Amino acid sequence: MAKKQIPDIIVRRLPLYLRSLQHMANEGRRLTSSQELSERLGISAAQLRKDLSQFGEFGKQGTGYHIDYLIEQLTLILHIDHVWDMAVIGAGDVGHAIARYQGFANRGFRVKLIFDNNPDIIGKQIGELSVLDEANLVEDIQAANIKIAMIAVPAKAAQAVTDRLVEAGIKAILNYAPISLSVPENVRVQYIDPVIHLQSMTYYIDY
Amino acid sequence: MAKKQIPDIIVRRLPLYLRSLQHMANEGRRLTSSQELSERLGISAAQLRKDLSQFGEFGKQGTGYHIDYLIEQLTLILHIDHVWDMAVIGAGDVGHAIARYQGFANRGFRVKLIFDNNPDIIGKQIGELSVLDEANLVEDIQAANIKIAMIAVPAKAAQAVTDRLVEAGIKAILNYAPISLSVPENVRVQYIDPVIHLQSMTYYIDY
DNA sequence: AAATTATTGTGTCTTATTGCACAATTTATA
DNA sequence: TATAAATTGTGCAATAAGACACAATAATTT
Repeated sequence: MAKKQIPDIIVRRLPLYLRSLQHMANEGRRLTSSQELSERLGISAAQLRKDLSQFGEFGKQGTGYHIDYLIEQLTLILHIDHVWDMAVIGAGDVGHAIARYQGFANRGFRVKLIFDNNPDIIGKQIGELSVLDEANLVEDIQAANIKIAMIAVPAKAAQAVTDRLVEAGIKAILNYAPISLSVPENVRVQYIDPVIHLQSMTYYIDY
Repeated sequence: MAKKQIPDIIVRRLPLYLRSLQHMANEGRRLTSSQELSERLGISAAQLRKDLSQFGEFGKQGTGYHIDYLIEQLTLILHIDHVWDMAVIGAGDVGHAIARYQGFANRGFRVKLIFDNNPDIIGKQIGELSVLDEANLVEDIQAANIKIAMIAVPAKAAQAVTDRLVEAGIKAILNYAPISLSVPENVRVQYIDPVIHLQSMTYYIDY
């Protein structure tokens, strides 16, 4: 039973819808409409309805969407109805910050392992975690059955780390190193490089 | 002399081209081709050529592109031929990490001011910076003539901070708070929320 | 000097994405 | 109960983005 092929551009909007719905739920709201949601998100109501309609009929004419129900459905669609354990590679400033980030809790993710290759850092404690030796990366990730990794090593080490993550069976990588990675097509990569975001804004502004 | 209207999707790719070119320059390379660059980036060579052609003719048939020259041109196009000073709002874990991030140097950006509203944190030292009182945000940003800000406050405070940044004349915001912001149309916003990236990948992977 | 190879910039075609507008339905009001 | 207002899901049209393919030119090889 082949799942209908959904454009990635639509998939990437779903987490934004979910996040907004969760804010509404926290405000005690029960119902919303495509119009209200789309205004909060700065997109068109028609696009939001059409995106959701790719996955089913979640609303009711004249009424709108039940917030809790839509949250539940998006959670299922996005496969975040359980907590995903993750590995962080690199325990420098960036890796440290990721490991301590409070924003993963309640949104489907948890940092379970953190690695570094610097003997002075291996064994150090970061919150509840102890920094592991990158030499054992493949075995440790496989033993913990982890499928998601975040890369926080220098750019010049990132591709080598990536290759080992792929070998370990990682299926999704969030890369904080400022470099494009090459992976097999069954592995997904997303990038976080603040400078890239900033440079795409300075185009529009003058000194 | 109206600048030709370039699609934002193209503008957002230019920093990626620049980053790759800078890696090549660091490797001591002098020349490249649309094919080589596009392979590194995982896009098509035709798209890369067409993107660049929106801004001028930078290559030579049979030869390709001079790396240094193309870096110089992209730097001008993206307005990063001087260093932009930035303000960070929020000196918690995330704000701390941003203020200490080593990746801004040499890429056109520098954190100049950092603010918080917690009396226990105001006045504390973070590297070279002293944490300023958020109460003086507008005046301090205007006095320093800063046009770019990064938001690292809790989601529920982010819109209020945004409104004050706009009042202070900020033209570009990089928002680390997990919430969509509303700004006037002459202000640009980009978002960094690792959970959003992760959730758009878990769609494709099974437990 | 001729032939071959490499490579750009771009016109044209194809595919993907977004916006429009409305029938269908539900809820609220008179 | 009848009318008005609200709102969804979606077919169709419009717009945007991407891929193709090639003339033009430069460099390299024979």
